[in-house]
This record gives sequence, structure tokens and C-alpha cells, in this order.
Amino acid sequence: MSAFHDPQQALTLAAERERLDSFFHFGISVDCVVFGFDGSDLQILVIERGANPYQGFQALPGDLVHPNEDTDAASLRVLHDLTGLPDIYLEQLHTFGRVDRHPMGRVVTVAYYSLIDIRQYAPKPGGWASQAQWVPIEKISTMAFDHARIVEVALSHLQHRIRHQPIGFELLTEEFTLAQLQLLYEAILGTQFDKANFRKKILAMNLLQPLEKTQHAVRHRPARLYRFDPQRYSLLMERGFAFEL
Amino acid sequence: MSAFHDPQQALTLAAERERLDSFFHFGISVDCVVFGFDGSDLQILVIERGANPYQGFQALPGDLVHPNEDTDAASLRVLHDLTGLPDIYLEQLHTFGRVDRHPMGRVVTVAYYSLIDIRQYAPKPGGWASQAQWVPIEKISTMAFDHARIVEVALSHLQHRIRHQPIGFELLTEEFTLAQLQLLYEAILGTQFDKANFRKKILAMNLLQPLEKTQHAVRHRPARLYRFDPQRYSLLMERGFAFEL
DNA sequence: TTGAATAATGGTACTATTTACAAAAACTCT
DNA sequence: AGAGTTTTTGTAAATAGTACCATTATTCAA
Repeated sequence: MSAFHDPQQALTLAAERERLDSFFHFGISVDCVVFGFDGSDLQILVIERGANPYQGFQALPGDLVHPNEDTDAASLRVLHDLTGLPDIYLEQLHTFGRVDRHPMGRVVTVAYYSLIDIRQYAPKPGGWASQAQWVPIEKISTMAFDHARIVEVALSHLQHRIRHQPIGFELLTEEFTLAQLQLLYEAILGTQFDKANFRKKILAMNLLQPLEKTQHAVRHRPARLYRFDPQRYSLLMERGFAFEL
Repeated sequence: MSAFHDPQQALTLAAERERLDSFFHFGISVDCVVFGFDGSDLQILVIERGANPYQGFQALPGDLVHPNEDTDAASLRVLHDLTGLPDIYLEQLHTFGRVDRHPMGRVVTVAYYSLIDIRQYAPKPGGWASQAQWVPIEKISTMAFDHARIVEVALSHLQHRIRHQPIGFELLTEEFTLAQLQLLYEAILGTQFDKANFRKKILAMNLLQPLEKTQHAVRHRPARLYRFDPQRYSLLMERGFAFEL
């Protein structure tokens, strides 16, 4: 941290000041990778840039951090300004700091990610974003800056995360069937599970509260509905329980 | 990223320039948490600050990133300048971006961490570091800035990592006994394993090449020596093998 | 030379978890 | 009523994890 005082160099005060100044010409930005699930597909919240550079390109919601703003706070503000999404839980992902990643200057970006239920949030473009919309993860191709790379990193983090923490349950309606839960996991992980065994594994964790209700208006045997029990989860966590798959 | 052009505000060119300028008065630093293992204890590489702020305090090796330097490259340069350690594998950990974390200005720091064999590297203070030395992890108390918090985060990352990837083997001599390996894991994870079962689990992975040699000059039955086989590891990885514990 | 001490190694019995797959149950639609 | 579909239960076999004990190979002291 102390390029501040470098005993090696004897400089005039003005020159020293100038030297030090050059260390403070960075911009910091935040970029948000918001994953959404609609019941069958994994999507991602993307804006269209209405300003240069990369005008017209698809990009992650992101912008410069204000001089006296925590980066964590900036991620929420920027996401709200550009897409209208209210405060959601954003987790820091990784920081991208290559010299050449921004064409207009030295900008280091801190990326955040999240996973939410699409049906509960309607994005509305704001600020300099000319559009804000959900795009299925496979449909994403070129993006502004190094945002495609950021999405890659975010996806692999998400996949790891969802296997180790019950972050998926919030994406379903309050009451859901085990098949819906399984679909969610399969969409995010890109794999298939055996139905009977998935059920057993999940139920054995004792995180779901079975309800005395079932689906109806389906052309087959209706499935029982369950509800995620966050209290039981935190109780189990205290006792050293580890969610897994 | 485009606080660059904000259609909301009609400003003179000079005022606009000044406004934009304020977004570019950040400093970026890197801080390195280098864990070392000496055969029995987990230690951490710490410097003593020879300059203000926090002169005389223990701190992580860290300094400001140069204007045209990738952050990843900066982490290696800074570590080398302050401690004499050559290029080692550093992994990005987390970015700390609270407004008040640095008393002299707005500095966002990107933290990196690593795990190396102490016996192969002799730290030598350089730059503004008045000391550079290994300190056992339990002996660390107050540190400059938010460095104590950074160490906490790094340790929990390391513990998670070592259970999922065979990063521990490089900390031992080329040829090692299973007991030495077990000691390493116990030191880092802070737990105890059953000797016989640890052996079985590790050997079943097929990552170790047993040698036709044993220890000698020990006052008990000498243990067989093994060598980690990186080729076999990458081969198994391709086939979808998952290292675990 | 013998035996005590020490830690490595091999083995075993038991339990728990995972996997693969089959059968029964519950609903709708024709 | 029966076909179609999916849920739910069950089970057998294979695999993995746990606790613990017996045997083995070495050094050191008597």
C-alpha cells in the first residue's frame, strides 16, 4: 500500500505528488450476472448498451462505482438503475483487472452474481440501458467488453454453489413438487438425475415440509406439494449439517 | 460502464470532464496471503510495514497496482518486491472495496492467496517492508488495514480448496510418507483422521506412486515412500474424477 | 541378543450410502 | 373401463465409510 513513501527515490514534493497521482487514476466498476429461472430454463439478465463504447451491444448491467460508495452497495445501485430490479442478494464473484479490458481507460471491474425467480421481477431498462431483458443462457453470444468471460465464470460458480447450498428453493413457487425441484437442478447443472433417487436424497435431508396438498388439473397422478423450511435448515446448519447435491 | 455519457445531465464540457474525472480517482492494490507449511504447522507470510500508514504494524505483502499493469501481474510483482519470493501460483480470493478501508484515500484491494512449502523459500524484506517472516497462523493478532479479515477469508477458502483439489502434495518433499501427508491435512483443516482409513482413502484414488524405498533412521518401523503422480491426476480428471478429502 | 517401544501396514466386521430398476398408485382423457 | 402418464414406494446389489485390532519392521536400551 505504500507506494506512498518510497525511500528509494528522492523527489521534489511536486514530482512525488504527481507520481503518486498516477496511481489514483483507476476507475472501478461493478458488473452483475443475474441468473433467473422460469420453471424450465436458466436465463440471464442482459441489457443493451445505449451509449458508447460498445453501443448497441448486449452487456451485463454494470457501471462505475462512485468515489464514496462501497463496491457492494454499488452493485445493488447499478443493478437497480439499469434494470429496475430491487435489492436482491448479490454475491461477489471475481475481479477482472486486465489493463486492456476497457477501451476508454483503466477500469477494473468487480463482478457479482445472483440467482432469482424470473416471475417475480420484471426488468425495466433505466439510465443509459436501451433494453433490459432475460436471455436463455445458451442464446448468449457476443457481449461488450469481457462480459462473455464473466458469464462463463459466473456459471461455473453457480453450478458449484447450488450443489453445496440450498439456494435453489427460492426459485420455485412457495409450494412445489419434487419434479419441479429436480427440473431446476437439471437446468442449472446440465445433467439428469434418477427421479426416485433424487427424491430420496432430498427428502432424507429433512429440509422440506410435506403438505397435505397435491397438484390438480394434471393428466396423471398428481404430485404432493412441499415447502422449503428455512428454520429447519438453519437449525441443521448449527449442528454441522452439510447440504450436498 | 457509462457514467461516461449520462443523458440526464446537461453539463458544460468542462464540468462533465470534471464529473467524469471524479470516477477515476481510485487506487487499486493487491494483497497476498501466502500460506506455508513446514511439516507440522500452517504459517503465513507477513511483513512489517516500514512506512506510514500503519508503520510498524504487521501486514500482508501488498501495494498499489501500476497504471498499466494487470492486477494478476501486480500480485506477483508486489510479492516479489516486498518479500523476495519468486513467481508462485497465486489464486484470486476476493476483493475488498469498502470506502473506509484505507485511511489515505479510496483504495480497493484485490486479495490473492497461495500455499507453498516454506522450506523452499526464504523471505527477504524488500521495498518499504522492514521485515518479512513466517508467522504461525494462531499467532497472528492485529494487522494493518482490514488484513486480519482478509486472512480469515483466505483460510476458509484454503480449507475448502484443499479438500477438493490435490494442492497439498506440493508442500511435501518429492518423496513422502502417508503420515506426513496426513499431518499436512490435519494442520490445515484443524481436524484428526484415523490413520488406517486415511491411508485407504488416499491410496484408493490412485494418485500416488508407491516407491521401493522406505524411511530410515527412525526409531520404529519405517514407512514406505510415495510420490504424487500429476500425470495420473490429469488423466483421471479428464475422465471426470473428483478429488475429495 | 533379546525385548520394549513405536509407528506402519493389513485386515475385518459393521454400517451407511448410492445406484439401478421394478412395481404399485393416482390421476385424466377417450 | 381402460390407456396413458407420472408419482411414489420398495428392494437388491454394489460401493463407500467407520471403528478397531493384529501383525510387522524398525530402533534403542538392557
